[in-house]
Amino acid sequence: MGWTDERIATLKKMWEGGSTASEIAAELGGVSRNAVIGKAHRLGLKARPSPVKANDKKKPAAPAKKPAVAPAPRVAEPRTEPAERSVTGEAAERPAPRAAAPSPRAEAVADDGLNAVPSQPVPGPPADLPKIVSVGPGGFLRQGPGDQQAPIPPAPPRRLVPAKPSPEIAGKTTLLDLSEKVCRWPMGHPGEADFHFCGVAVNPGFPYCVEHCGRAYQAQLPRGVRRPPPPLPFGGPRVR
DNA sequence: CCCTGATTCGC
DNA sequence: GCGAATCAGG
Repeated sequence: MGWTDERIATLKKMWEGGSTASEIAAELGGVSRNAVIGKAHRLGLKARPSPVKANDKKKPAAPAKKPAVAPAPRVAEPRTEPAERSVTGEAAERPAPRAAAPSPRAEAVADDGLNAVPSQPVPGPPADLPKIVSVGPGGFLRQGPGDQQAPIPPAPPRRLVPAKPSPEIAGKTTLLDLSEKVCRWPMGHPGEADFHFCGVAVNPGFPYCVEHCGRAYQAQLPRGVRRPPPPLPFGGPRVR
């Protein structure tokens, strides 16, 4: 991967924008963090808050080396006393280039058209539909254990965009409209464009309106079976 | 350990 | 010119 003008421009922008070398390398792709740093220095744009630059001691001697050259075996060296540790009271005057350290990294990702949420999130095969074992209240489909599919969620979008209400549910009670005051009975099937909720005033103390309470709480007793006192709405008088 | 940038040096 | 290796601080 070579350094095209475009990539160099991205490098410059991100580097001056405060992005780290790793982030720049990831954004560019095909290059390592070291490559980015090396290129940045070669371009002349350096001088950024470095965690290693605070040191200014007299230490220009042999820091980085690895291969080839033998490390100079100092065996028969007439060692003089290691008294070079002159403890100077440095750090007295150090402006400490800890200037403002903004983090505009997240903003470095410019608008590139990839932010729009795709309207086709799941590329599931439309051919073979899952076998429906039963239909639950509101029409949601119960499936057998082996019938589950679409296990892998789509890649998360780079940035979340507020979804615009589709015309199908305009004026309807959506999931976001639910509260303790409106009926939560689902209307239609989840996933459908016009899926919404009942939305009328609830039967006080219940999550559904009176009508849907009648559907949700159906008395189904085996005939002749004596029923304990109904717990609703408040459990009834305490018996002892 | 992880991260960071700086530096060196073989290619 | 390039970048892996290495250093060194947080």
